Amino acid sequence: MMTKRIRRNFFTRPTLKVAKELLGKFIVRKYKGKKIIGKIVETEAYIGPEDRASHGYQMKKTERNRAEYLIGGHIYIYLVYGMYYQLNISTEKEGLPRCVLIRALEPIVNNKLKFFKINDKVIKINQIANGPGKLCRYLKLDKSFYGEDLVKSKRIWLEDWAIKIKKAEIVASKRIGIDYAGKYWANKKWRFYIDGNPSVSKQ
DNA sequence: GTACAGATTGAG
DNA sequence: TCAATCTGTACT
Repeated sequence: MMTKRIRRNFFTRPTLKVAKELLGKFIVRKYKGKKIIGKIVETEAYIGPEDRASHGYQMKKTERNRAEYLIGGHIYIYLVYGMYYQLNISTEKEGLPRCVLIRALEPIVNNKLKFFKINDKVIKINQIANGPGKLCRYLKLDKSFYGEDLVKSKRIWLEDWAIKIKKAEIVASKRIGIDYAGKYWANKKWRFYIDGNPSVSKQ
């Protein structure tokens, strides 16, 4: 199988295109000498400064969201609800607050492993990273990844395994949890996922 | 300084 | 249905 690391020119294209094409790509995280790998199956696009749901709405800049303005391919990670990290990848050119939120991964593990144990609870393997907070836990990500460059980093990067996702397999729907942005923006179908994939988040 | 809501999750 | 728990932002 041909695999290659995704380079800068993938991320600097229009955000909606990047959000769709990230489906079927792989996140590789090097952790304690091992690789943790997940296939991206669900994303959301946030397109500031126009997008009211974007943290960079009207070019708003704070200490927390400055990574969203970096040139495409950088990690914008932050804490929500005091407990969960959200993994975003910046897109397009430097100075534009645009990014793609990674919402769910299909874990790639040895073929026989179908279940997993967390705190004595048996969980299906495809439910380990089926949500934006859960996938950060799966990949062992924290604030130290803030601003990390996926094109150059030695501990996390993206790979293209030349897997084609057909257009018919991509579902577009409303983004989750952003009703505060008002009907117009909340109704934009900027959430994308692979139809029928068992690791897509609920709702 | 204080109040409050948020791109969520898992337990009851 | 609700609590857990932190931070930016908008108020006083």
